Amino acid sequence: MQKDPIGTKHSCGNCESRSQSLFCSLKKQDIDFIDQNKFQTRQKAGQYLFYAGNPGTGIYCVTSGTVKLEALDENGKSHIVQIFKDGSLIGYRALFSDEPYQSSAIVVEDAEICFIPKTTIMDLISKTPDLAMKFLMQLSNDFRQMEQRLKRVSSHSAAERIAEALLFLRENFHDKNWTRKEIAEWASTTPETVIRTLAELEKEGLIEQKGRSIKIVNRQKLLEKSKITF
Amino acid sequence: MQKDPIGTKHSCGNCESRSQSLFCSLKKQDIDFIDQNKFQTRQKAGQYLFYAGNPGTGIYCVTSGTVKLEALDENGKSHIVQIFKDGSLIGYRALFSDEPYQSSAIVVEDAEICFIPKTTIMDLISKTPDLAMKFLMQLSNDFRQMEQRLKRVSSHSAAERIAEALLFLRENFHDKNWTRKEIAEWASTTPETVIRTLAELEKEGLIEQKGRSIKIVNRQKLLEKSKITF
DNA sequence: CGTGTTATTGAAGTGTATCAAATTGCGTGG
DNA sequence: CCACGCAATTTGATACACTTCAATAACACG
Repeated sequence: MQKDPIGTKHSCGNCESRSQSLFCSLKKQDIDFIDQNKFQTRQKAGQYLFYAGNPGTGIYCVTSGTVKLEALDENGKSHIVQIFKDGSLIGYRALFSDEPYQSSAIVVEDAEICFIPKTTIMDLISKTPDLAMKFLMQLSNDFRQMEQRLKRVSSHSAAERIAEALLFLRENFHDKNWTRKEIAEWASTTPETVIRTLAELEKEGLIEQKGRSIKIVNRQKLLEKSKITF
Repeated sequence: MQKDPIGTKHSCGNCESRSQSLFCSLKKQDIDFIDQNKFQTRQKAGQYLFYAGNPGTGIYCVTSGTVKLEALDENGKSHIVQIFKDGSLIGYRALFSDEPYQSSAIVVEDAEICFIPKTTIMDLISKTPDLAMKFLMQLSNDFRQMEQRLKRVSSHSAAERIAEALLFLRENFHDKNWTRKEIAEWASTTPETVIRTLAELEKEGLIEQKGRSIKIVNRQKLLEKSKITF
């Protein structure tokens, strides 16, 4: 993994993305401790943070940009398992289960990443037990989402999953134009099916396609089609 | 939820299932604390521990028997999300994410269940911070399995998932004869497909069916067919 | 001993993947 | 900044794995 160190080290103290993360409640001295031990890098789209099979050596904190967790199946087809934006923590699950990463982390949009070594995290947890609870809460939420995805994949049609994907991706990553291939990898289907379904949705007036960009015209109808219940 | 209290309260101190759970390293005084606050019940097959939508009020500890986590989709079809045997903890995820249960817990084989209230767990965690880490490790492992299931459902054929299911169910629940319907609900397919696939596997000499019981004859070949990689 | 669930088999339909080929659009380097 | 090249997109044809529906048989259970 190659990293481009950033000259001027930002401080976690005034990192906006922190406000959304589980580090937000840390005391100043703990923030300083992280500051002293973290590694800050800029990563261009396409770069790997880590590969499936690697052991977990720390936590990747997304300050800006977008990162995807990708897994290859036996046929070489790739699946997007999770997507992270600014404020997200990546790779902390492997830290606690002491298993190698299940998937690879790939930068989707140029990103600033802070890497915090495992020892630093563990030190911090032993000093501030409250942090373990924060991780528990975070992991519980991630788990809930994973469980929901499992249910959806096993009971929703491709069209429903694609509708879901459109909503989810727009909701969480406003600006990015995801490719048909990426949408397919997230919705567990093929680019062809995505394209045909998008054409269908456009005919029904739920979305509009201009080149590669997709605009959601009728969010309500799309929601119904996706069968997501909030 | 109806419970049949057990007259003679067992002590967690000599509960065999504890050796496999994250409570195994607790000090005597903490075990005693749990003993004083837990509720022990016997549950018959078919009974519900909790329903999807219920708020999480504590942890269910399986002392003996088998419990499944079941979810209904929009079409009324049920899916088995997780299966628990003795030594398993159920419902702790909802405790930390403070969301209602996603699924219902149903006893599959007559079970002895200990219920430990949320407040007791939280008290314990605040006293012994190490316990939070234990929960983290447990949840991380459960998460890993959930992630793997997601990948399998999205990339494996029904036959592959059924082969997986046979191995998994036999591995973890030696004695139980799961119904074709249950196998289907675990493998995200239909009873008919399970039956046809079982006939296929029998013809290939990988399994033998005697009435409702299924015997794995060629575990190695079944493993290859399941595409599980260890 | 009946009664409802589970198992089985068959026929039919269809959603979705797959393959191939043409076209578009974008990023990159000259 | 333009042109090139390659990846993304699109469309059509085909195949088939799997679901669905229906009807019967076998079993378990109270």
